[in-house]
Amino acid sequence: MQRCLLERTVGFPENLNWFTIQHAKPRSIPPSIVNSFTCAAKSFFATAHNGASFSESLQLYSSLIQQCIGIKSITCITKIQSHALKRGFHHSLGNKLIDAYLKCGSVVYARKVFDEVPHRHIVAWNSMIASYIRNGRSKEAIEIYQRMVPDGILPDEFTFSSVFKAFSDLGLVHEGQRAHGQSVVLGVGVSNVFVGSTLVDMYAKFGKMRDARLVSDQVVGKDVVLFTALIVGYSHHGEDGESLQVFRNMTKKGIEANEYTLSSVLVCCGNLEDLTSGRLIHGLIVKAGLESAVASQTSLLTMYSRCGLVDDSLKVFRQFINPNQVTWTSVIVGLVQNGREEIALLKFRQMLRSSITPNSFTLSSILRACSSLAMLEQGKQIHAIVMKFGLDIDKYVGAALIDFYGKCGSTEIASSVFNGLLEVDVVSVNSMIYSYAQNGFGHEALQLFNGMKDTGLEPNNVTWLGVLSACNNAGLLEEGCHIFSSARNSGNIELTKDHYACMVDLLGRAGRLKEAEMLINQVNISDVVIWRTLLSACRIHGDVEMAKRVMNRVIDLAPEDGGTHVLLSNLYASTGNWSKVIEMKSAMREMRLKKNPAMSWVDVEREIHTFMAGDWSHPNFRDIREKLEELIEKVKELGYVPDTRFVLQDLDEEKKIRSLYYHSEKLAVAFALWRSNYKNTTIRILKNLRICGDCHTWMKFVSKIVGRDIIARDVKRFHHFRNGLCSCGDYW
DNA sequence: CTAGGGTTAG
Repeated sequence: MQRCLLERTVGFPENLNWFTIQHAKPRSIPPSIVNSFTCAAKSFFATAHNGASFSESLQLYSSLIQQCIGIKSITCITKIQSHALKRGFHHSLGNKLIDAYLKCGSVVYARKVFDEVPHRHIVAWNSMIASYIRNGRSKEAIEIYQRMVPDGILPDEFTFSSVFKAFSDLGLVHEGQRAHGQSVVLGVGVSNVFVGSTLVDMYAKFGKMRDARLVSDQVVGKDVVLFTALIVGYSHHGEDGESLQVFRNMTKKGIEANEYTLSSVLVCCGNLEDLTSGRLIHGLIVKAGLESAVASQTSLLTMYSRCGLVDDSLKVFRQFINPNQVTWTSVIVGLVQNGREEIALLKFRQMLRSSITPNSFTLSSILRACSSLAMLEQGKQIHAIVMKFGLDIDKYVGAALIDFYGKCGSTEIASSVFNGLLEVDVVSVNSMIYSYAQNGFGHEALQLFNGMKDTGLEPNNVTWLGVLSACNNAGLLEEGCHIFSSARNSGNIELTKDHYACMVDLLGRAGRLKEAEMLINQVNISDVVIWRTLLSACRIHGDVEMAKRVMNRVIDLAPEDGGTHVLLSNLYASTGNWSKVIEMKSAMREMRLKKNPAMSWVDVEREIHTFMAGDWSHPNFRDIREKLEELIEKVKELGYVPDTRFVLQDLDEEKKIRSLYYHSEKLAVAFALWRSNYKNTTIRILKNLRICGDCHTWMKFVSKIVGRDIIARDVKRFHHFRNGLCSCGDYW
């Protein structure tokens, strides 16, 4: 009725009827319309106000404010507010104004009114609290809540059903528990499902699943929301099996799952890699007609990729009509986790093309794809995108960047990323320590590690492993032993087999084989990796006696493993015991074991080229061979002598030298030099095994004669060759 | 007139 009155009285412009205004989007109202609305309101009041009683005027104001909510205009409310203020109606309209401002999205204006007017209704209190929480300002929400009782207002079930969320958002365990106590005292127990489910959610977020369960058990008339909160709680704390149990319970009670529930349950299936349950939920989604619901689709996609079914997850992805940021990110993450980096990069480009902005999840995952392939150029481009979105200060993206540059051998860039981080946590420090470790910067890693104490960060077992392997890669025996014993004495860290393997490697390569063996026996860990580490140390120091002893342990633990036999056969080969080598080889053939072929990759102009020893299948093999011969002649002039100790076959000397020349890493370097002859770029190669000793010497010479840097990442670490020297100082 | 749960990462 009021609406008609307003329209008739002031005469809206013809093409601007009430309907169009009411359905306009909040921010799309042009100022001209707002002005005309205000003018209309003014003249409306000029006429309608005359002779109206107090309550009639109040009603008129209220109806006008109501209409402001309709057009979502804060400006209009402000004008009406000042109009009302002049006539002394302000205080009586307080609650109405607060409501209107909040509905138009302005907590700030609402708060102003809230602070100014007396006699605030409980609804105003509750609305303020809820709005603050919705806007991520939980601190203010709690402040308001704490002012209620002193102001003579008793919190009710509406208050508690929002305020618990504020405590969980801020992680205020103690205060949250106190609020729970207060709700009990006030008789606002968990008889209300709304209160019950926020409370369950709060305890779940605090990791207090026992309390969450206790609260849940007290709620009468449990509904789907409460169950979902419980399911998510268990899942977040690694109890996905319990989550599924709760889900079954809920279904048994005849409570129907909705999109929220189903997507959470799918996450549980993914975590458990429980494909059977996952498929069952997929069926339920179809049955419930929720196939187009974005969240359940996204978790469906993730569930399949966690179960290793990349193709199924891609199939789900293709069914999206308008994939959003999270959807794109999920599919990319799934691909990276399943080792399908190339497709992940393809999808990432598609995502950018369809104008979806990547977020920190997307970028950190895509960076991991780049680092696993050591694609420096690609990764640098991603870094540029990261900068564009200002995400280089994000700790997740930062850790991925540090990891990436570390794996590409660019420790300096990694450390500059590290220094630019907004917030440093254990993971980012760990990434940096690993970058140093991989590149042989043992002292830098130690320095960073020692500095952790000042920043109050507690090293975890990843940190200890990182700093140990830094010592290992840099040959810092004393420091490594010191770190190892402080790790053991720190008390709250449980050392894993990886820590022991690292220590055994350090001792073993330093020639302290007996100590290494004692350490293994002392901790009594039966793990193949550790024994095999010792075995390879035996190989380096030519201790055949110990090798035999160790070999038996290794075979006991992993009789089917080919790597062991390869190691022993290599040991015999290096001591020149060819009859033993032949014996081993036939034994291996019988067991159908194949030596993992040595391969190298080189990234030239953003294309990856693969090389295998003695393999001439590359289309440019003539050029490569020519370049290789040329390089060999030149390095020989500088004093390079082929070291045939690294040939593990019984060939005559001439053939041994030939086979050395055609090692995959040499082919890769020769190719890169041929392709980028007159450039001054760094050559980056990647090898799947440890770099061979002869190739190591050869590359030092090559870096000198061509005046270029060569960075080789092998399975263990990095080697930076520059001007005839290597960063590892010939220790690796 | 006001209120609760979900999807992507190291």
